[in-house]
Amino acid sequence: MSEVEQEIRSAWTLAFASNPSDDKEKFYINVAFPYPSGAMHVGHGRTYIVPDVVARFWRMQGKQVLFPMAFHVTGAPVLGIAKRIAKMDEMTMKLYGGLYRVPQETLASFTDPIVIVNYFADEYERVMKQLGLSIDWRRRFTTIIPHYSKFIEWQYSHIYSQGKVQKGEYPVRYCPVCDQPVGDHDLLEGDSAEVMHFVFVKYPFGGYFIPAATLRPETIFGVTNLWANPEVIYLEAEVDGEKWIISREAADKLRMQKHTVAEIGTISGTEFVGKAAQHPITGVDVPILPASFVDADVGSGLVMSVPAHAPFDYIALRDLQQQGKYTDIVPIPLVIVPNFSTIPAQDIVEKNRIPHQDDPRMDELTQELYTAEFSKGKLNDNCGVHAGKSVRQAREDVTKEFVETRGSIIFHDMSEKRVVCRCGSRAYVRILDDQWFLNYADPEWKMQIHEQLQRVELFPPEVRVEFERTVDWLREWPCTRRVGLGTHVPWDPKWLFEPLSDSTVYMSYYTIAHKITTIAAEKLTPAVFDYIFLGIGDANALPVDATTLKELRSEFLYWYPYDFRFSAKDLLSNHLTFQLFHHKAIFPDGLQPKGMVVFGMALLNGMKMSSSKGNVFLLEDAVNEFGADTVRMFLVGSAEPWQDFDWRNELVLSVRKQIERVWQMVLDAADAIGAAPIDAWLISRLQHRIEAATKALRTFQIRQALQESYNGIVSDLAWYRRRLPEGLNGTAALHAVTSAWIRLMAPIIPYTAEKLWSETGHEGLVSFASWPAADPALVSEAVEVSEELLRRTLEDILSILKLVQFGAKKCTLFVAPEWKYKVFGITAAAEDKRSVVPMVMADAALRAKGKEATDAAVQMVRLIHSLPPEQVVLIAAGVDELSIFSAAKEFLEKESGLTVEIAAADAGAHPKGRMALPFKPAIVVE
RNA sequence: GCGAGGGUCGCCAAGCCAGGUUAACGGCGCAGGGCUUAGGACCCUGUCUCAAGGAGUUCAUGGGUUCGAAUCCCAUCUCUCGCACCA
Repeated sequence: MSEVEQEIRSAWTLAFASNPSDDKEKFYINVAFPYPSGAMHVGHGRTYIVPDVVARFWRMQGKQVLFPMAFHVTGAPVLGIAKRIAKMDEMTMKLYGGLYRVPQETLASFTDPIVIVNYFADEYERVMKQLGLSIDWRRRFTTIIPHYSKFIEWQYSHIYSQGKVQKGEYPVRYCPVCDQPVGDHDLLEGDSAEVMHFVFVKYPFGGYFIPAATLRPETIFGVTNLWANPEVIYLEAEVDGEKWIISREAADKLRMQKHTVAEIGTISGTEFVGKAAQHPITGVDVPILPASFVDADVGSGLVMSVPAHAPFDYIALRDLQQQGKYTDIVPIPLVIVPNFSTIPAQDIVEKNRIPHQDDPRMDELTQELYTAEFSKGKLNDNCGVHAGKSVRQAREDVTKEFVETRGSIIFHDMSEKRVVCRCGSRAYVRILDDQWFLNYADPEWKMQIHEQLQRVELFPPEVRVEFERTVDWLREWPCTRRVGLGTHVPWDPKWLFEPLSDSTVYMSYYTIAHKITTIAAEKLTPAVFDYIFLGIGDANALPVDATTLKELRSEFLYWYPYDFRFSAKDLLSNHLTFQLFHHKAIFPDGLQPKGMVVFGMALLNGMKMSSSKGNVFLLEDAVNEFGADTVRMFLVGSAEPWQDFDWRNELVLSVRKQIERVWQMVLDAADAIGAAPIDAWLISRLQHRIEAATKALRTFQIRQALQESYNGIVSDLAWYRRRLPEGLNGTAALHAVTSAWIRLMAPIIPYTAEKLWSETGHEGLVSFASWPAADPALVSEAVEVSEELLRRTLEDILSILKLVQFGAKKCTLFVAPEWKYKVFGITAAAEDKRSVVPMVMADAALRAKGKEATDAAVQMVRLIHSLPPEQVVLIAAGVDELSIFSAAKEFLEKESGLTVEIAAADAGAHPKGRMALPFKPAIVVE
C-alpha cells in the first residue's frame, strides 16, 4: 500500500494547485491553521481530513475548489520551549527528543524558536501530504514573514482608524525580575491561580485609614470588628496622598498597580489591637481585634470581620470570647440562605467541630459557604437600601458605591501565593497602563455581528446560540503583547499584535499568498492592500506595477468570500467570533464569511488527547502503521465532525479490512458479464445510495455519507449476490455499480479510489472525475418492494425453522386475499387510524365478512405502523405476491432448504391461511 | 458558579427538532453454522428475557402530557467544552 500511495502522491503533485477558472464556480474552504510547536497527532488528523473530504467532494461536483494551508507562528510558547531546551529541561527534552522524535542534532538547534516552528511546519506539510490532503501548497506561508506583517499592518490601519483599538489599563500576571507579563506557559508553579479583585473598604483610624480588604463588600452591614495580626509589623504609608495602614507586602503590590506609596513609619500589630476604627457608613466604633489567620500577604493585611457569615471571623471571635474577652460582640445576620440558620458561619463551624482558627479545613468550609451565599443568598433587613437584593446584585451595587463615592480602590491579588515564573522569581499582579484593546464591547459593532450572524450558515446548527452568546459576552480584548513572535503595532512599535488578534482575516491573504511574495515587502503599503482587497485607489499610482495589482485584485474577488471555515469548538468563543468582527469592520457586505463548521474534540482510548501528558498517538505513526486511507476512513467513520471522537488502535484494523473488501469486490467485478433479473434492483438501490450520500456530504455529515457509500452498497451487493441464479458470480450491471462506488468513496479513501479508477480502465484522476448522479429513471419502486417482500418472508421462514422442533421438509406460503388488500388500502389512507373499523364497515362487501373484516382492520393498523410510510403507499397500490413468490420459488427453496409451495389463502384449506396479511403471507412449515 | 452541548440494548453510534417507520439503522466485538487440508478472508444466522413468525420489559433517574413517548413538558443526577490576553 505504501508504494501505491507514493505513486499516487506523485500523480497529485500540483494537481490541487487551484487558480481562478473562467467557467467553473468557486468553492473556497479553509481551516484554522496550526501552531507548529510539536508533532501532529491523530486528533489534528481529523481537523484536516474533514475539510479535505469536503474539498474533494465539491471538486468532483465540478467546483473550482480552493483549500489552502498556512502556519500560525505568532506568540510566545515557542520562546519558552526554546529557553527550556537551552536549559536542557528534562521534561521538554523528553517530549521533543522522545515523543516527537526530533533528531539530537536538530534538537540542539531548537534554542532558536524560529528553527522550531520551521521544523514542525515542514513536518506538518510532509504528514499532510502523506495523508493525501488536497491542499494548494503554493499558498503556504507563516505569520511572521514580512509580507504577512505588512498585511496585518494594513488590517489594523483600518481597525485603528475606526477607533476600535483603544488604550487602557489591564491587570496581568507579571514577573518583576524578567520585567515582563507571564502567561501560563511561562509559569513553573501556580498556573491555576486566578486574579482576584478585592475592594479596599477604608475605616478612619486616627489620622489614618485602615483599608480592610474584602471580596464581599456587601457584608459591610454585618461588620462587628476588624482583624489585625499581632505578629505583623504594619506600615504607615502615604498612598495616593492619603495616610493608610497596610502590610509591607500590600505596599509593594500597590506600587505595581499604579498607586504611589511612600512609607512614613511602622506600627506593630499589637499596638493598634484593642483600639477602634470608625465604620465608614454608620460612623460607630469598630474595635480592632487580634487574629492569627490574617495574612499580611493577602490583600491589605487587614480584614473586616463578619462573624455571622465568615467562618474565619466566627471562629476567631469564638476563640477570644472563650477567653472571656469581647463578650459584648454579637454576630449580625445579613444574608438569608436556604438550609442555614440566621448565622450560617456558626452552623458550618460547629457542625464540623472545628477546634480553632488554624484548622486546615477552614479554607474549604469558607469556600462552601461563600458559594452557597453567592448563588442562593438574599440580603435581609439589616442591609438598608440593599435589603431584598440577591448577594450577586448587592455585591455589584455596593462595590460601585464604594469605588465611586467612598474612595475605595479595587486591589488585584493572586488566589495563590506560589505563583512562580520560569526564572524562579515570584509573579505578581501588575497593571499595565498602556495596553491596547480591541473594543469588542462596542454595542454598534456587536449589533452588526448579530445581524451578520443571521446570514452565516452554521454546522451543526446548535452552535448558533453559542455564537450569539459569545458576541454579547465579549468585551475589550487586550490585543498586544510585549514578548513573542509577531508583527509590531505600527503606531506603537514596542508592542506586538497578540496571536488571536493577528489571525482574523488571513483567509483573504490566502487568495494572493502565492503571488504577493514576488513583490518586495517594503512596497506593500496599506494603500496597496486597499487596492487589492477593497478596490480603493488607482492601480497606476501605487508603488507596485498595475498589472500585478489587477491580477491580485481579480484573484481575490474570484475566491472571496470564503464558503466555509472549519475549526474545533474550543475556538468558537474567541477566534471564530473575532473573525466575524474583523471581517465586518474591514470588508464590504458581499465579502463576509458564508459558513462555518465546528468540530468536536479528540480522545485517545477514551482519554483526552494531550501532548503535554503524553497521551497522544502521532499521526505519522498511524499513517505508517495503517495507511493513509485507513486513517482517513476511520476518522471519518467514527463520528460526525461535530461529535467528539475516540481513537482506538484495535478498531482501526477493522477499517483496513473494509478497504480491502472494497478493493477485492471492485476487482472481482471487473470481468463480470451477462445479466440477471436482480440487476434492476441493484441499479435502483444504487440511485438511492448516491442520492443519500450526496445529500449527507452537502451538509457535512461525512459519517452518514460513508455509511451510505460503504455499508449501504456492501449490503446491497450481498443481497444481489444471494439473488443471482446458481452458478453466476456477477453480471455486467456490476460495472455501473463499481464505477459509481469508486467515485463515492474517492473523497474518503482517495488513494485506493485513485488506484482502482485506473485499474478499472478509467482515464485521468478520480479526484477530478465527475461525482455520480442519481438517475430517477433507473429507480424502480415495484422491484424494490418485491425484493423487500422476499427478504422479509425469507427472514420469517428462517426464524420459524430455527424455532421449530421437528425436521421440516416443506413450506407453504399463503398469500393474502384481495379483500385484505382493500382493508389495507382503507387503513393506509385513514388520517386517524382509530376510525378505521367504521370505515371498513362502510364497505358492503367487507361488512359481509363480519368479524373477520374487523379483526383484519385492527391487524392492519399494527402492520402499517410497522412499515416505512413510503412502502405503505406502494403496498396499498397493490402487490402481486403470488407471482413474486412464484418467480422466486427456486431462490426460497435454495435458501431455506425446503420444498416451497405458494397458494392463495382463500383457496387453502389450512387454517393458518387465515393469518395471511398483505405483505405478510401465512407460513406453514411441515 | 455562569454559558453551550451530551447521557440509547458489550463498545462506537443512528433516531429526538416535525410523537405511531422502533426491541430501536449501521459498524465493531462476540457466538453458532456454511465454505475449507488448516488459518485468514468471505457468506448466512444470532447477540435484553421468554417464544411458530409472537409476547414481556427497555433508550441516565423520577414524575407528567397523550389512544400511543427514546422522541414533548417538569425536576434530579452525571459527563464534555468554553469562561479571556492564551494557542
